[in-house]
Amino acid sequence: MRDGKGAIGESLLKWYDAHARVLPWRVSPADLAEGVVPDPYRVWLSEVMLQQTTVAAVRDYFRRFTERWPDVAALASAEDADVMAEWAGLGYYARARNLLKCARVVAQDLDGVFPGTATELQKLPGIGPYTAAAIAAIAYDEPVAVVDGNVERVVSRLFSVETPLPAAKPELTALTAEITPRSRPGDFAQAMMDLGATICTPRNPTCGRCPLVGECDARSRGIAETLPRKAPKKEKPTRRGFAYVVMNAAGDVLLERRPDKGLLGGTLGFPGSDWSEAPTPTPPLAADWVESPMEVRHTFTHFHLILSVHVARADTDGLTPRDTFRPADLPTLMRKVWDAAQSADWPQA
DNA sequence: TACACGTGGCC
DNA sequence: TGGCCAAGTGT
Repeated sequence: MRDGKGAIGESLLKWYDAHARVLPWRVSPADLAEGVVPDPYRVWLSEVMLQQTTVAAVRDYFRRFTERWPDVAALASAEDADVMAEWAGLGYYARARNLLKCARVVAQDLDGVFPGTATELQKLPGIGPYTAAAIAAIAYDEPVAVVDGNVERVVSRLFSVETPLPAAKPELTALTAEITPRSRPGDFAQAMMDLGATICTPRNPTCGRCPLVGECDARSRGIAETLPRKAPKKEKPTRRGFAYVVMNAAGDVLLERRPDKGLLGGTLGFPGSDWSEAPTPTPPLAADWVESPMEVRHTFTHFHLILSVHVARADTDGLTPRDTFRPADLPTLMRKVWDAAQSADWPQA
């Protein structure tokens, strides 16, 4: 069995050397072999962006962030609103707020140098067990177990772990630690994630192309696709609400910054009501309101939302000038509200 | 432990 | 089409 576990690392790294995905934040194995060292800033930024988020969604955001803020000192000096606008559309906005907090701690308290171990990294805002381990393994060659959703799936199948998640997490972490090699732990972690993303997929895994097919207990028992098991999910309730789009004759619009805590915290949006089964209409000012024929439907992690969008012409203080307002700076829900407002029957300006 | 927290793609 | 899923963290 000890040989079997060592063989996993060897087989996987051999596969990775031939099949590693080319990604904007990744240093190729060839460059690594020549002594190129991954930049902890870029590793950190990519790992935070990739939390619960697909590679396809992250690519352009990573490119824009690194062009605009090439190092942690630059990011630490950025305005909150600029970072929130650049993050708009990527979701889980607490990540953006913690990203900035973390950059400022590193820049101001740590001389611009990220901590050198997973244990120390995990003390920073927005860096949990996964991200701390990923940065330490990839940037510092620390042989720690890096366990994300891909690794949970791969390992649960390799060893036929039938305990449902999240209860299985400690066991999966221990098993991952056993198969993590002392040499090239960062490549091993990325190889596990590539394997999970391209071959050992949630549905229809292509075991015929898997470098670990001979080591996989679940495959030999014909239960690979049924793992990992997961605790049943709760049903999503449906909530309703009102959103209000105010525009003056010049095309300036009424926007507000949402409180830092809670849903869409720190993001820009249109004023609105509470979101509940029976919301109370709360227009931000007295005006001749017109309801858009298009409702906005949006699903968050834990509930469905249906918004009735109302529009009005009005002059008031604090409008965002037409030429500085970009719908792309809004979270997706508010971008949908804006789109719905366009199809309303606006009164003449 | 359980829940809050976004979004887009897939079948 | 609606539920599932993706490189999780904070409370």
